[in-house]
Amino acid sequence: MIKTSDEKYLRAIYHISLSEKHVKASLSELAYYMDLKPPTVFERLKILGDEKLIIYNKNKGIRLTKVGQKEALNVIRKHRIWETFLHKVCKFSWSEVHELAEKLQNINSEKLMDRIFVLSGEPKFDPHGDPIPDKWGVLPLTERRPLLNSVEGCKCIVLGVNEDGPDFLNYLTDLKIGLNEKLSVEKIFPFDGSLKVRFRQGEMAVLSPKVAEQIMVSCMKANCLCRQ
Amino acid sequence: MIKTSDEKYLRAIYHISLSEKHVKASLSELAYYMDLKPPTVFERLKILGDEKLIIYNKNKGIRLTKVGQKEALNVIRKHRIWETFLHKVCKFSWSEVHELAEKLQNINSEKLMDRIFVLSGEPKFDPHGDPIPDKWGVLPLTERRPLLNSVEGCKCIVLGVNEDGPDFLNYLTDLKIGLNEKLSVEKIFPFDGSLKVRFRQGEMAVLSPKVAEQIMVSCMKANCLCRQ
DNA sequence: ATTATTTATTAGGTATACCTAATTTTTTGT
DNA sequence: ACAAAAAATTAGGTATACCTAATAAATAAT
Ligand SMILES: [Mn+2]
Ligand SMILES: [Mn+2]
Ligand SMILES: [Mn+2]
Ligand SMILES: [Mn+2]
Repeated sequence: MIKTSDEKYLRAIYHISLSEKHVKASLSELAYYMDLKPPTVFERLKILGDEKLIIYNKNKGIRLTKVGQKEALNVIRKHRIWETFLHKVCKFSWSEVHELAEKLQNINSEKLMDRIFVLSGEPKFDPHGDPIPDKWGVLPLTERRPLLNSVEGCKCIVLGVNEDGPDFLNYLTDLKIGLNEKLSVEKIFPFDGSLKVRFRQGEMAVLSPKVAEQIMVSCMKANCLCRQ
Repeated sequence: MIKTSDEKYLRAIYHISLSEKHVKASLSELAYYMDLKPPTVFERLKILGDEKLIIYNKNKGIRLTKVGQKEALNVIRKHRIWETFLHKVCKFSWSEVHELAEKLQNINSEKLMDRIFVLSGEPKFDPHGDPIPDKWGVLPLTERRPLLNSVEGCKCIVLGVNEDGPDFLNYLTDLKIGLNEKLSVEKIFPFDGSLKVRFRQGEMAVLSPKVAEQIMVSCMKANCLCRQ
């Protein structure tokens, strides 16, 4: 059976590999992401390699094997189902669920996950809009882009956020922006790319590019000029 | 903050101290109960002592301090709430919940426990009939005795079991005996003290003393002659 | 009261999961 | 091409949580 600690590494490697363009995760990136020191990660990678969960080629970075990827997707599944359960059933705010889910995700009981999944309404997406893999590791498809890529006049819907940190999420909550909110991009300020959006009945907010980059949306009109 | 590992020790010490007559728990008993070797437990007891959670006097056994007892009752509370949640909300059988609850009990979030408690119907007793301490460590009262202490003719109700092992619980389930079942003691066989009970509409079972000792009941008639 | 048995303690060892400091290797910038 | 910077690796250390084997102390049995 796979160890708790393995699961953390695999999830982290999966996230890094996926983020941005690159499929390679470097040791130092991984250490930074996991808040560990490089030597700690280094020695663990050797073990994960022996367990055939990753392939670690010097200078070529870290890659998940088939098995490793399957395990990674399984932890991600557990994590996101727990987040959804905590939010939908236990009424936690979307900014609180990540931390608790990190603890819950390491429990291994398929039967328990099945029940929690059903109690949560068989969700396809978690409270941050992230897709929940099915038991076979298949992710539901979504097409989404950062709000930052919008053109003026675009009307779009918030499908997710790329950041689980409570600071970011509480900030959005404060602005009254949540999942499935419909935004209309009123103005883009050339100076720094900040964007003014309108939503609900006349609510307004000016979002910095740093914020707009983390909000994932989908255009509501076909043939919208926004960069995907 | 209290460590996961501390919680296991405290719960175990609490259980041993309480079981049977004695208030002392000996090192070897504790080691046996926790399925660890005496030297392992010995070195840990020194730490628990330093943390002022227990008082360990050589040859006089292990006693919980006020703080230690409070912590013990808190783990027990978490354990039993999770068991109830798993049984009532997630529809696990009473024989499955203990193992999973052992893993869930170490998560520390009062808010989560509050929500799970409410979802489970604010229970006073867990699926094995064990009392759930409130937040202040106060246990609901119940008066109960082993079924084994019955006299012939006694009518009683099952309020709990003293054993969480799946073998025992599945055996009872098989016999169709569960919590709140009303039993009528038809006969006690002098040879070994086995007892024949009748319940539901004419269901019958002969229970060995070993089994009857683990089933906790309360007489339904006042002035019953059963030994408390 | 001795001996035998049980229980507690000490000594020393392993594995995991971390760390810092030092060194080597690779990559990058000029 | 070469120095500087960044990344990877090695060396050596700590703390926790376990273990076995050996010894000491306490308790029970004759
Ligand atoms: Mn998360
Ligand atoms: Mn999420
Ligand atoms: Mn239990
Ligand atoms: Mn129980």
